[in-house]
Amino acid sequence: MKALALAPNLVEQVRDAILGEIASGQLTPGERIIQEQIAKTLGVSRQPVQQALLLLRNLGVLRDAPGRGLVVAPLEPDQVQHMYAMRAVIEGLACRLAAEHNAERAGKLGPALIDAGRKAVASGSVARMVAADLKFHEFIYGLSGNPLVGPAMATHWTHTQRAMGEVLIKDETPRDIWDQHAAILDAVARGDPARAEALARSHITQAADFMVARLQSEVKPASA
Amino acid sequence: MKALALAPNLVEQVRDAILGEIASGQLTPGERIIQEQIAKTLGVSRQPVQQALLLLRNLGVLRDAPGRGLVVAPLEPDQVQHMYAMRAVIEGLACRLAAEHNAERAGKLGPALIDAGRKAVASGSVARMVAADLKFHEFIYGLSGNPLVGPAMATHWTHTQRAMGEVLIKDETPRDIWDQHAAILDAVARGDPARAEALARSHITQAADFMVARLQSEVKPASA
DNA sequence: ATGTAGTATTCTGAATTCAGAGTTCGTATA
DNA sequence: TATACGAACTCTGAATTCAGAATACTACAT
Repeated sequence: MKALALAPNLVEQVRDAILGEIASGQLTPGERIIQEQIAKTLGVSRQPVQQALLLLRNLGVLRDAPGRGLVVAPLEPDQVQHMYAMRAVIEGLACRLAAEHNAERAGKLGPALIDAGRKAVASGSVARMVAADLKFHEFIYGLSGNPLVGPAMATHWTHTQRAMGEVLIKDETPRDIWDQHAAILDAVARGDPARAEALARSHITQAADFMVARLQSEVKPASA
Repeated sequence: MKALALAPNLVEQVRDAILGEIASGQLTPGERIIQEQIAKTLGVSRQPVQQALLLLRNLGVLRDAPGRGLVVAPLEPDQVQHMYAMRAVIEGLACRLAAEHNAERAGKLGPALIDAGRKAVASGSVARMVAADLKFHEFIYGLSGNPLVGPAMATHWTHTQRAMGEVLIKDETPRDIWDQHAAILDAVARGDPARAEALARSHITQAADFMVARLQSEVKPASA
């Protein structure tokens, strides 16, 4: 028997709602966030909204705009670059730990996720691709056995999803990411920590280069 | 001319106050946190206290105790081990980036921090030792040029300070940490990213082993 | 003496209200 | 016509109030 009910408090619901608006592009970078407006839209008071906003600001999704409250943080290439640098090392850690402690489970449960990912790419749906990607990586976080990895990465995934949303919609997906995932999984399943870490790092680094290049080619023409 | 004033909002003050209480041992692990009590003690309303508590819970310093609000999270050796694993890779990243981008500044400003650290150890004051340690590492975070490193590590430093506070008070300091710092600084100043990263990692890993061993030797006898 | 039912208290999450700071728009003057 | 002053409005941070849920205590029955 598992924990029952566990009330989903308003704050988290509001947070996820706003996050969703941003990820889906309803709320664009630079746009002002008015507490009362959000509160009215969601049918709650300003209190939980304010708390959610505080969380989101700490997360870096919202930025202080002195004198005029909060605005949606812009998705600058530099920022994305920095974010991926963090992801690379943490992802490397997760894969190394997974290879050290959970090689067997990786071999047993991993291949299904790879298949699902390849199917998602074939389907052409950006949402499904992002979801499959997230699922694979979260699988690794779980295998790592380090409970701090998941939450730390959740922060970064928020931004990753935004970046992917902006980039992938108007671009074809790189076909080889699931080959890379497969290679990482293989190293983990074979219990080769050093190789798993190295592969994970270069996987993320490559993704970063791809993303940043696309974002720059998007931003430049717009400002020119 | 620089920005003036910049109001220090109540939430942050409350957060830091609680953090201080925990770090200094006024608030012990497992102890219940009552909003109204904190509010009355600090002379503010429950509103900012609640927000600060939300932040602290997300930080992992406080833990949900279903039915009875929040309690101070216990400082379990496993948890500390996981935390140091994260620190090791991020610290490694910071040192690598610092060596790549800011070798010169490291050579110019770093030695003063090493001296200060050695003096702090000589003084025998735990508070000063922790402060000097933090200062050196924050210096590196700044040199890394990645603005995400500092905030990410701030989270972990909260726990590090708690652990150090508990361990160092009744134990002699390992004398060689400032030799390790000096070696790291040297690698950074010479622009050797790979060596800087490797040294940083082993530095943190060693610190982790030391801390965890001490914490375990503390916990075991108490429960026996 | 022990277990159970009922009541009172306590504490949290959420709503509402209050006060202060900043911005914007309108008007008057140079 | 452009600029400076001023008033009204808007928005946020903080305090206070309200409602619901869980716990602890007490009295009663077995």
